[in-house]
Amino acid sequence: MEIHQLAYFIAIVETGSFSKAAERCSVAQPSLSQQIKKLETEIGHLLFDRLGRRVVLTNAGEMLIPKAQRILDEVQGIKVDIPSDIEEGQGSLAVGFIPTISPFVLPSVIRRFSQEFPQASLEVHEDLTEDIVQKLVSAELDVGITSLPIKNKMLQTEELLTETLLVASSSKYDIASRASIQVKELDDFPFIALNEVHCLGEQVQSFCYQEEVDLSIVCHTSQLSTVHKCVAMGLGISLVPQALAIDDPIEEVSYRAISDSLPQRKIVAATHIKRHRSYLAQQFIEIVRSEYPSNHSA
Amino acid sequence: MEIHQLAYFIAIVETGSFSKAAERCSVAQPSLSQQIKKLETEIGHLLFDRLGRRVVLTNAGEMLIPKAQRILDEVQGIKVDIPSDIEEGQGSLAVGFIPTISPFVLPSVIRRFSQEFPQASLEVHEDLTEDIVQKLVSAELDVGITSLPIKNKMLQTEELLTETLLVASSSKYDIASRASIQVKELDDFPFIALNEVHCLGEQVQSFCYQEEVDLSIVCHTSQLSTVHKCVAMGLGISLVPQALAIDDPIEEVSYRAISDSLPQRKIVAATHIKRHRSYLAQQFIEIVRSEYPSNHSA
DNA sequence: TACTATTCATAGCTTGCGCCTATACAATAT
DNA sequence: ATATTGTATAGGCGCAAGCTATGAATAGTA
Repeated sequence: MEIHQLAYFIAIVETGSFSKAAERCSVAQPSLSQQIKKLETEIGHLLFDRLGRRVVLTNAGEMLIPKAQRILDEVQGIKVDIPSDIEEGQGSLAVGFIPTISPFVLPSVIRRFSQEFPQASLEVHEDLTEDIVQKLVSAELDVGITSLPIKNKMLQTEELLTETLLVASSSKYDIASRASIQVKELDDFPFIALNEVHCLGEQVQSFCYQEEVDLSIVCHTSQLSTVHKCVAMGLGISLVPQALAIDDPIEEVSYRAISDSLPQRKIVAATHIKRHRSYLAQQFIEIVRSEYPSNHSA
Repeated sequence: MEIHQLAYFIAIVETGSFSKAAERCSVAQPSLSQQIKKLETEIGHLLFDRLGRRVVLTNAGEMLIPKAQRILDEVQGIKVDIPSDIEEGQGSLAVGFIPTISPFVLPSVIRRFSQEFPQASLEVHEDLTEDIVQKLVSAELDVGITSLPIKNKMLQTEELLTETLLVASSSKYDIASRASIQVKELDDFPFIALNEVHCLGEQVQSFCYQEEVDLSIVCHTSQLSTVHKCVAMGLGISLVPQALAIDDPIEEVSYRAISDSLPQRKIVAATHIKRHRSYLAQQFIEIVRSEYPSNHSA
């Protein structure tokens, strides 16, 4: 059974004749006759009684009408609905954030996304970079919001922004009140380090290695918020994302830029290199970009 | 868009791969790839992201699944449902009876037909032979129950039974008590004639013409029941179908056969020569045959 | 009643599309 | 690195749908 056969059939029913139906369908009348014959053979019943110059529906033909009409409508529906549904933002999207980003952007991003695309179903994962990469590769996630570097060659990244890391310290240390901070001064103070399972932890470490600074680490934590609290309690200083200072500042803590060398991390949207970036994914990325504190409040 | 394309699509979704789907659909994998590509072009969106050795659904593909599945189910339904519905006696049937038959058979025929085919929709017309013929030709009616002759060459007839016409008379006339009645005796009595718009009226007239009997008609009526009542009141005698005597006898009236020449009418089911005789039509005809009083009670 | 016009079916030919095989290319597992 | 698995591309083939021409039969008309 073929769709055009059903279309021919309905055309005959509506026009009342093979010839008129053929004209409407832009085919020759014999072609249409042949196709109806095939349809009849497949169904096992005559659809029309041929009275010579006239045709009338058989019972089988009568029963076919609603079924055929329905199928044709649905086929038409596919061609119309899917493109329009996609423009309306229907569909699903699975995204991942790393823990040193999500606190600043997740709430506002989810809120805006849900408002703009109420029809979409959003699934958010918080994971370490490594896991996000893996899930992007396996297509469990559509978009990952992480920071560079990402070395997996199956993934592509779109840069969202470059975020500066600031020196966070309490007033207990005089570094908080200096006019400008030099890189070399970092090792003069006890340092609160983020565990290296976080890319931010790695980034800080590699920055210091590059700048030949030998930190005196007094504490390793596994959450950025813990780092923050430790700094506030005066246990030491640390390097934290600017977004933390903007989004969630603590009164007792000062956030100062290093004057002679800027530690930075690049925030990116990572996607699978072979996968089509859906409309929802694109829009999501733009929302993250605009809602990111360092951009958003600027 | 073609049905096999949707089938290929669903097969890929269910098997998770083009190759496996191709095997299930009994086509080569490249053929299937081509058809999916065409489908994607027509819909205007990619349905799968090709990750090399793996494929994953896009949002558009996700949306297509239920729609495609539904269409495939419905197509399958057509091939299954229509034949089975017809076997179950679904469908419609329009039948016509002439007024000199309908009183004896219509009630019981309708009852039995409705019992046997509760799903069918039956439409019954009572009309003169001429109108029934016209409606059979124009396909407004599927079956006509009439009596011969029918000369229209677009119609074919199936003989149901041959019905004898009996002499009906009241006891007022001695014909009622004779051992046997001769044709020639008919003109000895006043005769109640049925109007010639009825074929029965014509048949009686032509019978008498053939037998060279010159009736002394005292009354023309347009209904057989009126003829019957007139006979009962002793206004005259008449020739009536055997079915009337069986189905609806009046006590004061005697019904006697003519001994030397049997007036008869053939009851037939007439149908359009070019139209397929539906299952319902066939069954209907058999019901009429078996429910006709002259057969039924025999 | 014969003639004409209309309509569907059939026959024979043409063409395009779906299918096939072979092969290239890419990703994952070993 | 190599083998294996899986999809895309290229080129050729055959069937099925399409077309034109014609036949058959009905319905309207002179």
